[in-house]
Amino acid sequence: MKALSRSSAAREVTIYEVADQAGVSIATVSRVLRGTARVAPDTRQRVESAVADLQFTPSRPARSLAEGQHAAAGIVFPDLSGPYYAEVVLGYEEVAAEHGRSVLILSTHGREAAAEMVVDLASRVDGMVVLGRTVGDGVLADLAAKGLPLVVLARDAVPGADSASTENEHSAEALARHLVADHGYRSIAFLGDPVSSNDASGRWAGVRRVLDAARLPSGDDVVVPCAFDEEDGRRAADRLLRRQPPRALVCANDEIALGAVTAAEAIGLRVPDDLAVTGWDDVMAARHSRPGLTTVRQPMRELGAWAARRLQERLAGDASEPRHEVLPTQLVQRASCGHHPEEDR
Amino acid sequence: MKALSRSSAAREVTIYEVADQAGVSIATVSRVLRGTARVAPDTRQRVESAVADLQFTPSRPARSLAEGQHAAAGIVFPDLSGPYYAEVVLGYEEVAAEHGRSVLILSTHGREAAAEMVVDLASRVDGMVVLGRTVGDGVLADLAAKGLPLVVLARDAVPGADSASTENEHSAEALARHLVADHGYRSIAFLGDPVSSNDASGRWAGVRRVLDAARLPSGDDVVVPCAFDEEDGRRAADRLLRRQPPRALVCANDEIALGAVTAAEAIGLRVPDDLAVTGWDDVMAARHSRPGLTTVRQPMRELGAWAARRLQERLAGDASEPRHEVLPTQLVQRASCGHHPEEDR
DNA sequence: TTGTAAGCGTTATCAT
DNA sequence: ATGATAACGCTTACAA
Repeated sequence: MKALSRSSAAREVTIYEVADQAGVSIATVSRVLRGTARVAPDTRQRVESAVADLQFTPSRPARSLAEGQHAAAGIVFPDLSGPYYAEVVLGYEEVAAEHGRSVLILSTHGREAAAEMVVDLASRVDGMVVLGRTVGDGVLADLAAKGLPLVVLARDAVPGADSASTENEHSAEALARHLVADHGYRSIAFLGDPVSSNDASGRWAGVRRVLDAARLPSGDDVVVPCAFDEEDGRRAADRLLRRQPPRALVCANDEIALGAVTAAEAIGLRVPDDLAVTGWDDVMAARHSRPGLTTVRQPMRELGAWAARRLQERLAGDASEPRHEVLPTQLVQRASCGHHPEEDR
Repeated sequence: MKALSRSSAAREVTIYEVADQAGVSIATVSRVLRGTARVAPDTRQRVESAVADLQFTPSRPARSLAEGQHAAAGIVFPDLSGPYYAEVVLGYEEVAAEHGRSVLILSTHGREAAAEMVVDLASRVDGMVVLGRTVGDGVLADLAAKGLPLVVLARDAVPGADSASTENEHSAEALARHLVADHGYRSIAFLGDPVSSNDASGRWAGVRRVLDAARLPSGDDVVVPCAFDEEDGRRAADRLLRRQPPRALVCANDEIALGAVTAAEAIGLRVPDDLAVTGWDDVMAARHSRPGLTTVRQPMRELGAWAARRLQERLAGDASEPRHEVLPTQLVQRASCGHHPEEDR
């Protein structure tokens, strides 16, 4: 036993040392590790104890190089700050892990280098899922064309890639109809950015259809662009409400809506008596805010899980036509859109 | 140009094909790609256009094998469901990405196989950060001993690893003192599991110290074990409140607290008039719930960022003694712990 | 400035 | 049942 004093970054134990210690060839070591061919019981014994002795762990890069596989998959999203993406990632990770696949995450934030980063990610995984408008379609189309299994979520479909999203237009219609028909509101504004987000644009489209059918104003002046966060929602609502408050405010997500409620109360507007407010997502805060936030619940976790399952099928060899799934959502009525007397019993 | 009809999983372009097309050796291609040595301008030209032509991307496993580096780091956490871990991961990913390091995530959930999964993860990264009690100390100690840079968060320190957590005991004392001294509450219970969570045990320790100093009951019957989620908080609170309601309820986190508020209201107890409730974390819902939840804010994002920076320093060769950081937290007084008349002006 | 060739640590195909 | 050995695709001395 040599005295050793490695400063750091200890050399890894290799399959050769295991083979030496067990008195066999590296091929045999590989065989017992992979269980890929039969090995005599006592040889197996010796190998196994050598492995345990040396605490041998195969080098992943070497294995990947030889196998031509990474045993990993990636997921790309814009940001992890809101509850939304975290839930999707969680759903994804959960089933990916069950498939024995490591998960690499990449949050693009909106960095210039997003495209490069995605390409780099692609070189470390067997397949990947991309959320929202994180990178240009070109990059994704290239990747898909190169044969990388790809599933996109909450964005326009990409040629050669599976895709899934949650239902937007119909639920938005249902929501707007509730506001217009049940509550009788005649002036409705939309907070969100239909230009930069697919989800926002779908939701606005649904609302707009109802407004048009009811011959209510639906021009550009009733949509106030705004990012998907609370602070931006508060600011945008503040501007709008000081100018010309509508009777109801449909927000592209819950965070915007909660920001809007804050803004409304700050200038003395009562919700829902003076101003009705609705959100989207049904995050925890929507349930606990007072008044409870009327919103649309979407199965975010399930969206991630769906992506993971689809990817797994592709990786298992499924070469059928790309699938496009739309997961159902559900309108959740609470008090922020107005009183519902029938529930008072 | 041969007609090609690959069914799927297209063969990757290799450095050899690039070299061929550019009429140089693979060494030269590598050189221009890495910028590792000077290359004649026109050779560089030819190589670069060949790379572009063929859309060459180096094989990551091959590169890692040759370099002995992964250019990746991992982060392990119990779960991504609450807002807590998502924030930490986000803070981590953000700075890791700046360092050009890919991020692998692993959520252990509480799976049996956690230890194996962590070991597997270790074989794909240059360093990793581990949150909470996700795996046994033994596994982590082994990893650290093998020379893998390791930083642990929100858990007991591990020999050879950096560690950080957010301050618990002092803020818990401050919180309890506010309840006892300022509001005058004499019976206080704790909802959370000091046995299975470091954070919970630190918080309870702080509270207990204050109770003892005030000669108030602090035995096992005032701590109600409960997981870190809303539903479990609701159930635990329901049991407790039906039996013998204390005057104040200190909860190990906001989700438990919000569950407790629900339970209290369900059996006709008003918060804070009949029962004061406090949380921990200051999640979005804490701000929007009515009454606003008194809680302790901790810098979760910063915790992740700290870990990423520390890891980067280690990977850059820093071999100094392990560092142990405690990030400060902040008491946030809202209405759920009782009225604060001085703020009514 | 560029090429040759020896690793890097596996897997898997042949032989034996 | 086991052992040699050729890939796998890159990086990097060492030569030229």
